[in-house]
Amino acid sequence: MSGFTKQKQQLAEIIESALQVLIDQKQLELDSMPEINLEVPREKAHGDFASNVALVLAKPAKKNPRQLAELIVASLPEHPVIDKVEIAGPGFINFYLTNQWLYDVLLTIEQEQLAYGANSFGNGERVLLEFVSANPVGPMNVVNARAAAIGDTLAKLLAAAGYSVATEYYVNDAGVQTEVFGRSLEARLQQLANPDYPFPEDGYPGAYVSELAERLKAEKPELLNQDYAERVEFCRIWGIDQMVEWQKQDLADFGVTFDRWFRERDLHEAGALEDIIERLTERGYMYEKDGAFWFRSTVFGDDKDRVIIKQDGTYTYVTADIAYHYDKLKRGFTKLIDLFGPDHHGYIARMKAAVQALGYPEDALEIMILQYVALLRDGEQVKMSKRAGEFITLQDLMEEVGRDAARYFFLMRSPDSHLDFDLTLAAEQSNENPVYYIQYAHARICSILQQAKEQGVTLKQAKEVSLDLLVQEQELDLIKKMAELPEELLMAATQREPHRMARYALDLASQFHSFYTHCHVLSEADELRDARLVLTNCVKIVLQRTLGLLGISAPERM
RNA sequence: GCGCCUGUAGCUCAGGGGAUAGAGCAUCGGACUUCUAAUCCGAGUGCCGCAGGUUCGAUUCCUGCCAGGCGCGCCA
Repeated sequence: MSGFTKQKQQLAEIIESALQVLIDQKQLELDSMPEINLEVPREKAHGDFASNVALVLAKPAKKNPRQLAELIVASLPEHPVIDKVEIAGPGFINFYLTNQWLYDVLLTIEQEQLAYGANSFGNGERVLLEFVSANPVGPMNVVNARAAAIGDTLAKLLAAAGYSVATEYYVNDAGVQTEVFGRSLEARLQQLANPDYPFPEDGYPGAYVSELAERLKAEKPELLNQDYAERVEFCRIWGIDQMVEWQKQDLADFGVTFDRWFRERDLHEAGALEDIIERLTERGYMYEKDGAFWFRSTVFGDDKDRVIIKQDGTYTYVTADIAYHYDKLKRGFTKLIDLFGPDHHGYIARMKAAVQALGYPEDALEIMILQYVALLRDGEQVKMSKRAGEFITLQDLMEEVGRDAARYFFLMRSPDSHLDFDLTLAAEQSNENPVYYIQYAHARICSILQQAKEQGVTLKQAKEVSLDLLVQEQELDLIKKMAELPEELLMAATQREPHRMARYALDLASQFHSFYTHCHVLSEADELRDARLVLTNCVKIVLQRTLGLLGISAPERM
């Protein structure tokens, strides 16, 4: 524990002991010790930390808040970290601390290096994060890309928060759409020799299908001698495999890899669908109606029951998905997190119902819904038409704006928010682009450290330098910002809000740029220079740490 | 009709039971003989969608309404 968390806890304990004194002296009557909140005031003039304890206790203690605050302050024990205490506003107790706790933050950062900010909150709980899971019949779109960026960062955040995280991509390679895909590819293959060969009405029109057809023709020319059903089936299997490899490559280029690509096909082959039907039947959640078999999901709050076996005897996609989630749970994961696109929110209730029907707690499954992405270019929304095969893919996006910018833009908004992705701004390598603003801070630091080296100045350890020379406003603000990381990281992980990290990186860079302008490093007297070098190096570590969580590179030169 | 998300500065969006609501962009004005000016410093803007409720205190929580987006298949 470090930084803010530690300080808050320490102050909370101090306040608590003051309350205990008052209770012992019978100046205060309380049924129970309240939870004591410390917050960092918006206004610097309100101290380093403030507590509303007197406001909260005013009513149960039957005293007016300012009087109560007076009593508490009078009973506060002496403590070396406290510089002074004031009562302000309606009854806030404002604490002003000595700078030592900030200097301690630098020691912590230096010691923990790139692990700085991590904690063991998750207690090693096994979490399975499933995201992207785009159908393997087309290129990945921008919502898939957003899911990739958010899922990847969330996985890193959860790992940093002490969870044992695995990531998975579910490949829908067994559904009707793969059939359509197989027929589309077969048609394109035929068209290479016979342009009049009919293309399926519901087929996938994209140029990538034709490209696959050409490769297929080169690799397996004898395919055309087989009968139609065999050709289509081969096209389906071979084509889907190619598509999956393509998606894998695109995601890898985007910096996103998965621990496992889970094939729906494997579930069918293993009889997993029959298994869950049996299990649901045993547990009394299945019934027959209108020639179909239904899952009684309404028992667990779903709008309506769901068909599991259709009239024609085949399964629905829900059946496979239930089997997949059951598989995850059987593998020992106690928390499943799914990232879905905005068109799947109706899905939450039925899947949570399924998890419960299978005998697991409701909160074993958590589904996050990402909102839509609108692409803007030169202030105009980019029109996309899936039917006409006109859309911007993840690949296009990386080519246009670069991987770092793309990741940052996807991560900078709350997952709940619709995202306006400004391609023009993202592609711009200028001061308007927040990605470069952050990276530039890192490059500047590297430059300072490099020049120090060239001048024969070695970077000392924090304990070897006079940190108490760091007293400028910009220096202290900078350290405070770094002290915030552990708490921000925990919030981002537990609230599933990776955009907090994007914001944090921007704030930290901003504090550094301000420090850079106001406080020179290398031109100062040796002692101050050494202290500032330590500070600068700590900022480098924290920036790298944050950018690492975001999956964005930290260039040494720009 | 039902469900999910959103509504905060001119634009894009953060924030969040408390003290004077923030950032970036855009606009205007300053700062480079000194570690990278992709930077910094300064200036202005807000019925926090509307109406009730809970509270010592609501922009934040609750309810209703309005507006925008999306979804409600024996499709995946």
